[in-house]
Amino acid sequence: MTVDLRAVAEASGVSISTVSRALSGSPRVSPTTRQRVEKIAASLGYRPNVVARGLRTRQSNLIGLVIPNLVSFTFVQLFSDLQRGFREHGYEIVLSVTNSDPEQELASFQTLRGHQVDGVVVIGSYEVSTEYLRTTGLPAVHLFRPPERPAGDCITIDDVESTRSSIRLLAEKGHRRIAFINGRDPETMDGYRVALAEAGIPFDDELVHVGGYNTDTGIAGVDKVLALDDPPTAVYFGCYETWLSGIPRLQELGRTVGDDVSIVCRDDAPMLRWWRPSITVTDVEVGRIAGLAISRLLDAISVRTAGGRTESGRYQVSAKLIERDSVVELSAS
Amino acid sequence: MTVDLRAVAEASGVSISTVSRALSGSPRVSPTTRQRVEKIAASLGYRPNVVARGLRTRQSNLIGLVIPNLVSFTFVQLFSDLQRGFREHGYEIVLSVTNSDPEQELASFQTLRGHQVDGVVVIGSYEVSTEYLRTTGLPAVHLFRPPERPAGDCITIDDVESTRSSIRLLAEKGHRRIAFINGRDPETMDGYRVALAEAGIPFDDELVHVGGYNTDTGIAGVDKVLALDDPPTAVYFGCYETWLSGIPRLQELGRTVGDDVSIVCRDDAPMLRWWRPSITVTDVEVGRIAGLAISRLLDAISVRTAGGRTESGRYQVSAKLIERDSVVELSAS
DNA sequence: TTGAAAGCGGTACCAA
DNA sequence: TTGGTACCGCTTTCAA
Repeated sequence: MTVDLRAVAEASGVSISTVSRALSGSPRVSPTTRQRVEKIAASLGYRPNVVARGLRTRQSNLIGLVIPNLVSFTFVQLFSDLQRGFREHGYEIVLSVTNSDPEQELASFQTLRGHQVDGVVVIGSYEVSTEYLRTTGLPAVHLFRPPERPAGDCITIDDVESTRSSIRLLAEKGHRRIAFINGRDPETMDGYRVALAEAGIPFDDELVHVGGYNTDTGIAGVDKVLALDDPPTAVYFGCYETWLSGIPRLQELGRTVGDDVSIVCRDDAPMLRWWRPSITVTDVEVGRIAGLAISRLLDAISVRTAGGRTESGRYQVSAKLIERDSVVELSAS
Repeated sequence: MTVDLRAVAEASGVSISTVSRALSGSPRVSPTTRQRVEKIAASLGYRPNVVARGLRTRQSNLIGLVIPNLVSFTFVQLFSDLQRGFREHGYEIVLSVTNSDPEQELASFQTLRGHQVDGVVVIGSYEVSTEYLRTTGLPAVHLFRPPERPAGDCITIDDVESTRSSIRLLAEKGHRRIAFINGRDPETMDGYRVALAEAGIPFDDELVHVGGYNTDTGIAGVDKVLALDDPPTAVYFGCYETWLSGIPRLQELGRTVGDDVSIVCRDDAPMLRWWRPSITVTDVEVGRIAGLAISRLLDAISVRTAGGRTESGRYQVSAKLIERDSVVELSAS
């Protein structure tokens, strides 16, 4: 039924070893033999059993991707880019979604390791599970949110700068009452403060709403700032969850995006591109992150194969501002 | 470094075979030995090497999931449900996205088979690649769009009925000019026709726009029907791609969803739930599909393990109407 | 109830 | 350049 090395060997009249060498591009095979073997292997439809090979070579050509969810469009893009990139190097991805649950994350690592994945790309990473990665020595790369004691290289976003550029844009368009709605993240908050300071706008606690990374935060934030006597003319949403609920909430409360209130969001999605007015966002260049993640992980894997152990480095990628139509110039009143 | 059976055996003072039996719940081990071995294995942090086991037992405990994209929210949910379900049975998912490209699909199957996946769940399936599945005998289940000559059980949606119920809802609310925008799919079209007939509404070709499964179709469709002398009071969008672009287009052309034009969409997404007014949809019960897919595939796998071969059956799942706020009663004029 | 040994499909060393 | 053979970690007869 299944065509293995032995079948090819018999059909070509050489030994299994020779077939193995011929097919894996070893120089220790005569060109003639190689050609013949390759031909026969192809005609028989031979496909190497990656599992058997892996048992011997101690590598599975499998990479684990461990992420909190697949709802955020950035993660979807990331998966797509990582899959394409890793395939070029002969790796397939085993995807594991953790729902931001530490236990599920740890379980993912254990299962993945049981399947002998050669390395993992992780977004999230709680302390327990990171500890597991460290002790097992499984090559790893952390994306977006680095744990305190990382198990491998960390690739992060320049959150300060991405927020700062968004707020600066709003300030340049004449906005001075700029609301800030986000999950709890000090760096993003810093970016907001810095940009305000640069624009000479006083910080006003009333315009800020910080909660969890969920839709409730978006609703509560919008409700809070719109109830103000001196409501904002612009709103900055720091993450997917907040804008997903926050923008509709603005509408529901009778505000028209653009005309009544300018908006900048972080984390792009197809919807934001399509909506009218289309929404201005800052978004991460997922392709760059993916590329970096791939090269760092492959590096870590080869270092480990060689028996080495590296210090974990840090790489920061900046987000770029994509100007669309949700920010309008505020006429001097 | 890595704890294998031998390590556990040495630590427990029994043979490898005994440890294997003890740990895999074989009855041919004394309770005493079993307990001791289990304890030692746990203390050593033993984790079976799934790869080695797979080589021996000819099963990888890996399932391939082959889908066109991860953009459609239905697919994301599906992955999530399948992952949860398969894990309960000890399987992990290797995800492969094809971008609706026949070549990528075929390549996915080949790669997946190289990794010895025990079976595949497929959405899409072109003829060439399905042929590959059939000839290799890889257990498979087709979801949503069955190929002409399937390689395994097919689980489909009752497209006629889902569309029919949507149109019926609109008709009941007094709409008689109901536009239909969708990709090319005869069954959905049938549902539209049937529902119109049932409501005594004449079919009007001008209200229909059928194109590819892409955002262009949404735009073109909306443009076409709004340009009519007697424009529709309601629009039915048959798929994600059309509503994603179509709803914003309606807005752009000055129509307010609900007030000016009622809407029903197929394929739910978080956005539709959040938007104001929230959008009425028909959506598939992904959980049921996933459950069915899992049981059918597991069945096919065990049949194949037993050396058998089954006829491929068909299962149809109905979509349900989720009424929200985008459909308004049309006052008799 | 236990252990020895064969073998799953490859790779890689060693000898020829 | 080729073939023989041990071995990767585990399961599974077969004997004891």
